[in-house]
Amino acid sequence: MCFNMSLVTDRLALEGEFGAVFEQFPSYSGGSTPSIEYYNRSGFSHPLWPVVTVQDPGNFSSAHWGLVPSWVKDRESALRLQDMTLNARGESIWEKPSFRSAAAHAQRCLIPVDGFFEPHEHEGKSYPFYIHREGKLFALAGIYDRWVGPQTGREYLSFSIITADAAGLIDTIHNKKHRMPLILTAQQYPRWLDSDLSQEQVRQMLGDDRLPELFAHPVSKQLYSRTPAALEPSVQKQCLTGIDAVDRIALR
DNA sequence: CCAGACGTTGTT
DNA sequence: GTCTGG
DNA sequence: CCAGACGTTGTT
DNA sequence: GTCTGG
Repeated sequence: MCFNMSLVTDRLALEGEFGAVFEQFPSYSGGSTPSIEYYNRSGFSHPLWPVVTVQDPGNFSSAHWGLVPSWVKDRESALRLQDMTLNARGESIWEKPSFRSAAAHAQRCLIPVDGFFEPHEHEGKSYPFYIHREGKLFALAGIYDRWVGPQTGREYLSFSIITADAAGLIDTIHNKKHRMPLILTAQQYPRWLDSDLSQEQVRQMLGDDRLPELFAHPVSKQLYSRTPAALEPSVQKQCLTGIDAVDRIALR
């Protein structure tokens, strides 16, 4: 599960990490202060995100979070479906109508993040955690598709986060659904972007429960609100809940 | 045969 | 576009 | 886990 | 009885 992500990095750091340049992404290219501040972005607002695709690995493409498959007929259906395609279960992307075209055509992408959020349940209440690598960039694995708006005729690029069974620290945190986004480190970027990657090889990556070094701490439940405060840097900051069972997880 | 789904896992 | 449910 | 289906087909 | 959908 992954409905909230973070990306607070300037253009140069992104270009260095992913070996791609910005020419397509409006808020990055041409601006004098080419950075964005996505301390917390909810998938349900379908934000534009810079991604690196198999088909154009040398550039950052701008894509909306929430995959809209090419066969969707109208804007209303697209919006409805988009709330349900923030994640794609990695195990079933080859069968699901919404994802199989993307899966069949190796439309995979890297989604740069500084971190993401997962809920921890304790005595019936949900405590959001921020999961990160101490400011080090990394990527989540995604698939994407293109949709052409019937009214506008314009192409709409959009993606889903690939999920797998949770492992390690994330399994401890996400104790209800036990799912996590597929996390990629720099060494794995070329592999995910290899257009010849077989279904078997993708399944292997999904089943690999080794995680890179991760850090996590509980954050304010403000994260769940739909106020401007939920977008502020403070949502990422350490915020001890005072509940031992929850705080203890952060000590890793 | 046609209509409808097509998806994943949140919270206040 | 393609499958499922009725 | 429990509720509900359990079936087929050309219609305006 | 057993499968599917929620």
